[in-house]
Amino acid sequence: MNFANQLVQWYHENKRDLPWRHTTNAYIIWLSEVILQQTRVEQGLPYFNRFLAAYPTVTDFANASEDEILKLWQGLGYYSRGRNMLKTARLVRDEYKGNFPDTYQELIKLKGIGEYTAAAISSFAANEARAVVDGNVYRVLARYFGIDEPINSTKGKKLFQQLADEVLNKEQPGLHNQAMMEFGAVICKPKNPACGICMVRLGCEAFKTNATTQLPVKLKTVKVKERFFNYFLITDGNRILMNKRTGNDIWTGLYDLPLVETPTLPETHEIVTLPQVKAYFGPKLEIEEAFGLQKHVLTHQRLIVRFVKVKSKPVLFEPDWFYVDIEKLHKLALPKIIFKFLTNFFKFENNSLFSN
DNA sequence: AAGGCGGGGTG
DNA sequence: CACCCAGCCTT
Repeated sequence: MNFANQLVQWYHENKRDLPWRHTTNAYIIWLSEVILQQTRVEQGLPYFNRFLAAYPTVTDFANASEDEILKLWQGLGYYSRGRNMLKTARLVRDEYKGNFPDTYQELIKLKGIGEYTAAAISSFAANEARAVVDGNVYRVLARYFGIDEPINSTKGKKLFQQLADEVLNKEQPGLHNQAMMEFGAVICKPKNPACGICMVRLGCEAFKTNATTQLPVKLKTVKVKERFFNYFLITDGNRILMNKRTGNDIWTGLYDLPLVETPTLPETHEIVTLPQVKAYFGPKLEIEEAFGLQKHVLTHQRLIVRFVKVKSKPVLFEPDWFYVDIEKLHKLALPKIIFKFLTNFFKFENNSLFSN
């Protein structure tokens, strides 16, 4: 029995029971696949359940507003996934009569669906013979076949896709794809792979040469930028001044507070002297309360965040600023750090800002 | 081809 | 602390 078929047999005996494995509904599979992009199963699972309950069909999804989608997406990260899903759902509603495509050719055209997701949906929903290549598959193939070509170089991506196509079981591609990924997630893990109980270790090049820790090879790590955020809390206890984030920065489409970003972190008493702050609040700004610094770590950015509550009201309003009733705050999608701060400040129940 | 995009888990 | 996670889009 070859390598791939051994994995399928292992999968039959050891697979986790996950809700999206009980359906061939392309919409439901799409939902799960996009949620799981760059996201662990355990983290994505509750979001999948909430989304499916809120939007049982792609037309239900398409009829939602972007605010509603982002609110439900709150805390999951990579929010462009949610925004792209809405575009795709509306296109499926309007151009495909609400029938979600299940062929690779059609799927690859849709916003937010790349090679991996198109292969996943078409193989799971329609048993189309397309090999998925995700982080798990890169790792399994690199180790088993002892390939040290970087997985994120153009040459490497092509090579691994070809190899995945070669080993693909064309009779049951969906099962094969699931098995490859499940095996990578459960046995052939990034760190401390479970080689001791691995059924293919005798054929594994990395195991034979003791190279599992060296593979797969990946080029260059992301450099982390430091940014300094000064957030202004302006509230009378009934309303609060909020900001809708636009453009190409982080958290596009989500809501935070009036913000002045600075190249370094000013002392609290220096905030008043910042030109941008003077522009917003006039020459004399009254700081009512300064809160402790918070660090917020993203994959590619390190945010040093200071919140200050001010008495003064702005004399200059950005177009994206608006007052909202505190009771309506729970409808807005908030970045994690804003969510935590507001929950703590207003002494909301732990989850009252989470749902709409 | 390279850079940007969240938040959480792991060792 | 570094690395990784059922990747994709823009430039």
